[in-house]
Formats: sequence, C-alpha cells, structure tokens
Amino acid sequence: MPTDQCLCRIIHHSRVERARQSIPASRDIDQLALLFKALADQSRLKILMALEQGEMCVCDLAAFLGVSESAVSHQLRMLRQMSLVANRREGPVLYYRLADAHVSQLVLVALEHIRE
Amino acid sequence: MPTDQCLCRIIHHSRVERARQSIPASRDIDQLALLFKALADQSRLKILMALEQGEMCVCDLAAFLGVSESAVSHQLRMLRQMSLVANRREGPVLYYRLADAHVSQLVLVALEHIRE
DNA sequence: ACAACATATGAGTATATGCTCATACATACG
DNA sequence: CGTATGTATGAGCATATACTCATATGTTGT
Repeated sequence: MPTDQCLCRIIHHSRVERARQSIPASRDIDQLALLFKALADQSRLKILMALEQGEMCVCDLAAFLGVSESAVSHQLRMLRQMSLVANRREGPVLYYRLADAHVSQLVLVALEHIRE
Repeated sequence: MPTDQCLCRIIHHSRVERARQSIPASRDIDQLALLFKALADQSRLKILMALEQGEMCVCDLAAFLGVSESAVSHQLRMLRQMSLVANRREGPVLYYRLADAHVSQLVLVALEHIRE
C-alpha cells in the first residue's frame, strides 16, 4: 500500500509544499486573474482583434460590434485599466490601439489551443 | 477638415470593413472567451500553476488552496472542459496534470504583461 | 462664451459566476 | 456484496459582471 495514497485529509504533503513554494505572490495572481477577466468577453476580444488591423475610434468600434458607444466605452475602460489598449487624441476623437505585443501573443496562443 | 472625422454615426467605414474581414469566426471567439474565462479566477490560476510542478490529486489541491474538495472539483471540471488539465486514475485517486504546453505559455506571457 | 460633437462615467438592473450542501458515482477491500 | 474512500455533479444562494440610461467631461468652431 503506497504511503503516498490520498485517504482524504491525508494528502501528499510534499507536493502541496512544493506547490506552495513555487507559486507567485498573491498580488500577482490577482493581477493575472484581472487580466484574463478582461480577455474573457466576446466583445472585448473582438475589439482587441479589430485593433490588430490598426487603430480605431470609439464609434468605429461601436459600429463594428453593433452595440452602443457607451457599452464600448465601458469595455475600453477595462481594457485600458489592464494596459491592453492605449489611446491617442486627435481633436475630439480618441483613437485606440493595442498597448503592446503581449495582447496579440496571448490571443495567438489561445487560438492555437482551441484549434488543437 | 478631414473627411475621415467621426461625426457620430459617420464612421471610418473602411476600418470597420477591414476589421470585419479580419476577425475570426464567431464560434472561435466564443471558445476564446470561454478559455479566458477559465483562466480568469484566482483559484483556477493557482491550480494551474501548482500543476506546473507536477501532477496532484484533488485533495492535494484542496489542501493547497485551502478550500473544499467540492469547490476544487467544480473548478477542475471547468478546466477539463477547456482542455487545460487532464487526469489519470490510480485506484480511487485521480491525478491531475496540465493538458499541454499552451497553458504555461499563456500564464507566462500574461505574467510578463502585468510585470511590464 | 456658447453650442455641438466625441467620449467618459455613475447608478441601477438583469444575468452569470463560484461557492456550499446534499447526493451520486467509481474503486478498493473485508 | 456492503462499506469506506475519493471524486463528481446538481440545486440553490450570494456576489460579480455587462449592459442601459442619464449625466459629465473635454474639444472644436462660431
């Protein structure tokens, strides 16, 4: 009988310890979860994928998604907070773009995964 | 005055068209959102990062996270549905492991992003 | 300074998510 | 077989999320 066996409450202490020591700080995990949350929505994903083709203003994105500009603005706010997009003002118009290369990378790897 | 300007409802049609044509199928976006949803939770992230150190059984994970085994089981189910983890039975015990390399990759890129 | 446009934000509401609790299933062992 | 262990699942509830609507902000042109 393997002493290793899990008899409910008698667990593999060494594995639990190993996991405890390897895991990033709780603050980082928090941020990770927020980042993935920002990506976990169809509309926001569409926004990001649209922006891979070049910058667009809020009403472009609203038209593209077929939703209200207010809704888009709320979503852009979340994407901005997670540094996924950045904007540039030209007169009264705000042009949004992808903030950095990580965004495309994440979407790319995720696409590979679901198409495996 | 740039003809390009966004006068509310008069948008950059060409950009919207370009975005429309470049975007993946709606079904793929759906799957992407589900995948990121699965990653958008502290407990599930901890599970995945723990499993990078090697396979663990359900009660290991429950002890590690400090939550009920039922809660872990629910979360593992979601991770399984998104093919993020796989399991192996040894007697009554199920050992979980990461399903493929994409998982680590996604977490790695995401960590880079939040630490930028 | 005022009006109009582009966008942002806050409050409120409907739905989705993550847990708990109870129960069911699968395997091992006497 | 019946019991115990390990895990899975379903229903129900508390909280979080995404939208709408109303309002605020910032910019331009007159």
